[in-house]
Amino acid sequence: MLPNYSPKDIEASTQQQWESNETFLAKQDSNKPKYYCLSMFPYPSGKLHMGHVRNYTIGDVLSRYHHMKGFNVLQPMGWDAFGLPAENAAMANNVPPAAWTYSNIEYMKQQLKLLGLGVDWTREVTTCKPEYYRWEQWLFTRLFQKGVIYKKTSTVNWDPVDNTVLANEQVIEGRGWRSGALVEKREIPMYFFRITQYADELLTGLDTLPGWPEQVKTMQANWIGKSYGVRFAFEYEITPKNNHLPNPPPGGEGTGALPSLPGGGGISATNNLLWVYTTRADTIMGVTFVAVAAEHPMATLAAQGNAKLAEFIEECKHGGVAEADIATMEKKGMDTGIKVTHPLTGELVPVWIGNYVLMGYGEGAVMAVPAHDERDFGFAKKYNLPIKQSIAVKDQSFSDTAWQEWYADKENGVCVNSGNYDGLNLSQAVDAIAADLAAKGLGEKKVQFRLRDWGISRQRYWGCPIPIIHCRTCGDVPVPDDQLPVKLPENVVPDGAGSPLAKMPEFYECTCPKCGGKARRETDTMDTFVESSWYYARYASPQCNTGMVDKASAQKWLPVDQYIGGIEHAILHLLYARFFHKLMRDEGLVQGDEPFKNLLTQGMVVAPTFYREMEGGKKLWINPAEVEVEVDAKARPIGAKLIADGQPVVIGGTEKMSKSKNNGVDPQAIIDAYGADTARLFMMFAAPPDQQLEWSDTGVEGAFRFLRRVWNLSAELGDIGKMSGDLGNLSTDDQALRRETHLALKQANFDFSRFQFNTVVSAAMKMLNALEKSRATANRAVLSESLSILLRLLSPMTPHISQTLWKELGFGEDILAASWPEVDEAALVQDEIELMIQVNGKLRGSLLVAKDASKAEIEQLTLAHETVQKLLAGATAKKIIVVPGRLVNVVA
RNA sequence: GCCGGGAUGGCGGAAUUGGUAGACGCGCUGGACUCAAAAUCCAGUGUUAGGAAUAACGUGGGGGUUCGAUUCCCCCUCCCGGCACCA
Repeated sequence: MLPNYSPKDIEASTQQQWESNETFLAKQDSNKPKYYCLSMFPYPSGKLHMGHVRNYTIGDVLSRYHHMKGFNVLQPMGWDAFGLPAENAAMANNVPPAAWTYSNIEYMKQQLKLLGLGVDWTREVTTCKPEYYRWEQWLFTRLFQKGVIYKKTSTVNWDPVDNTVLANEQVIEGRGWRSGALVEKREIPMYFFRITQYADELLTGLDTLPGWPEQVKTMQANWIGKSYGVRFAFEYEITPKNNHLPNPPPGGEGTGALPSLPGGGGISATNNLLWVYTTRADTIMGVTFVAVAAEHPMATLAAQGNAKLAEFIEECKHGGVAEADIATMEKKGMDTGIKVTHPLTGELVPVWIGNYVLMGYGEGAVMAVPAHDERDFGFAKKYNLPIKQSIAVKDQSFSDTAWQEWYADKENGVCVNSGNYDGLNLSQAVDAIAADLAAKGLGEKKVQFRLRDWGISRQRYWGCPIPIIHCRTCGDVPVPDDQLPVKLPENVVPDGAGSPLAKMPEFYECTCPKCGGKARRETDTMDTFVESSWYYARYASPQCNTGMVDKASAQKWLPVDQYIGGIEHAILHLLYARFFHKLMRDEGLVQGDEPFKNLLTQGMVVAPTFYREMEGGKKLWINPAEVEVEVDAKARPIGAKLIADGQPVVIGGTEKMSKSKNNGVDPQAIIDAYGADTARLFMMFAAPPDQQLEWSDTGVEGAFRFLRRVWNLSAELGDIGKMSGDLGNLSTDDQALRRETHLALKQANFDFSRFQFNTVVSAAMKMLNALEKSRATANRAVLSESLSILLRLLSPMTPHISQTLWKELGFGEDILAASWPEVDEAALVQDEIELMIQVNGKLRGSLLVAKDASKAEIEQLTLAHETVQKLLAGATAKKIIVVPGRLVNVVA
């Protein structure tokens, strides 16, 4: 055995052993129960960052823990290899995205191996390879034929200088990130997945996932946003200039079903109806205007011959499409001059264009009730529109000068100033109003979802080509199976202007599979969320070349038993993957309704930031490694300076590690300096997985010191693994060591079950502390037992050192094959228990009692306690509360 | 703006979910070893007062429920994640 702990030596050789023994190959035929442990696969950005290390360590800890618990474990790894950063890197370095991506993968794979992850690398999946995306294209053609995928127009960010579509993150303060041009909204045709058709199932399915965090389920439920409301119409008269109405927009998405009322959304040329949807139909008598989106046909109509309106509509087109921007921008509007008829009162109501009304949501038009909606209230105040109270709450008085919380109270509000509906509460009023609207043929109750269909067309190069051929005579024709995959050329360097594929005739020129005529291939690629929506299923049979998945393999491994990834994916990725699972199920490819049985969402890795203010207010961010923090006598930070020049720097906040703030710590440097076990151990120790983790270099050193102490103690104890002896008739000290060991083990077992690995590490540290104290005096059999428990407990987190010591000390050949230690309850029993004494809830002392002392005895002893007597000062206690095993509280 | 989450010593965090607040680690202070330093080991370490025993205060802020609240309820502040083309 090596005298000193040398991670470099033991980690490399342990990893070689695992590789030559094929330890982590998932067994296709095994009678052990399966455990499919999946960490979200990385985007190959260049090198591993701390977030990856955290994610994959958590996954590996769980995999190894289950391995030892007797499960047949599958832990795969792959690459989410399509995406925008590759195009940006390509433009910056003049390297094709493919070459950049593949070299990143090669480097990061080697880094992952250094971490000692128990990954089955034979199942590696790379989404930018034709073997993978070919099946995505295949599914696309199936879904297109079924009508689950359809085409419609959608609004995007348009950069008028670069003539290109921008991602939301490429829009900075309303301008294109490269050109600096003011961004505009533009309507372009796109393919959509009809996810709204599955809205109800995606919502109710959440109830079948007890292994998911409540937080994530709540977020998904709110995102899907099922609401029960009323869809109704305002009638209006045709004036001469309305004669050439634009076509009505496609029907509301809603459930994906056809609307049962004529009109289909927007306005109708035949019925002259302006449709809106509301969840607050009880406030319908308070409607004082209607607001429509700038793109609404009625807005277009009103702008004909009205230059000011046309100008306002044009203004509304400025700015990006991100919801956060739209929700926070200044609410603006303009009267169209058009009046529509209130369906119940018959009053004429003005129609306004509002920049905050979105065409893609619901009907693209909303009824406005300033008295009972805060946004409408603000709008009405700004433009002097009338405010009509139609809801009252007992003991509250209404005033239109200022908004009050209760105006929108759904629980206690009853209708007022509402004719027949006066006195009704929300649900009664909605029922009555919906019935009256239905009787007039002007409305009905409707269930609506906030969720919108998933637009997947991207005008980008580095993505999976959409397998459609456009033919003048046959229309949009899916690429036939025998022509799949539609391969993406890999030698292209995009230039940031427009779509590269649209400039490549050799790519888009083709013949129509139906008529054989000249045709044009679709040049848009798919949203990269599509690849990550089904990779978990592909891992079951990654090399299958006869289908998307091999059905038997999928049945064996799915669903994923434990999925681990960042909380930032709580909604989009996890919802899309759940959706895809249902699509694949409906194609007969997989079984079950949900892909991920249990979900663990990890927090971010953060680090302190430091900067210097440069000329012009620009900040120069300085890496924490180059900074020395000065502290006062009580170790409080009072300042910081750059080590290089000794001059002060400003201490910024603690933020997510990023290139832009230059506060990243390279995991490679940690592995090089301390080894993978230390990096893993510190990652697990610093915080529970779901919390954000603050990086600390000194903490890493602490983790290393702990492992070195484990090594040194083991070296001292020699071949203690071969020691077996009687654990009965022990001295008090030996009993105490056993008790501490098993107490810590019990804690650790509980903490493993709730994924709180930081306290598992604490338990291991306590064990080591106890072992070190008694190493010279304790019974060798007891020491052997304690050390064997400690090594097994640590092995999921620090597999290299645990395996090495396990073997060296003679416990066995392979620690992964060892059984998980069990708590000996008999070792925990104590003869005497210390109870805390409280008087009026304040701690005043303690009491040692026999483990089986009766309540009466305890009360008696407590009252006899010196401090209690002093505090009672002769008075009798009103009440004595005894919490068994914990405390006694005397109420004076 | 909307949805979700968080806030505990100088720092990361613990408290098995209403019962000893601060486990474990980092840092710091003192000591041992050393020619010296590093490393290592031992002891101490919430704040304030006190020599000490001890007392008061203390889990972002304000209120409430309870014998007892970091934990439950109401209100507020700040920070973080998501908001549909970053992944």
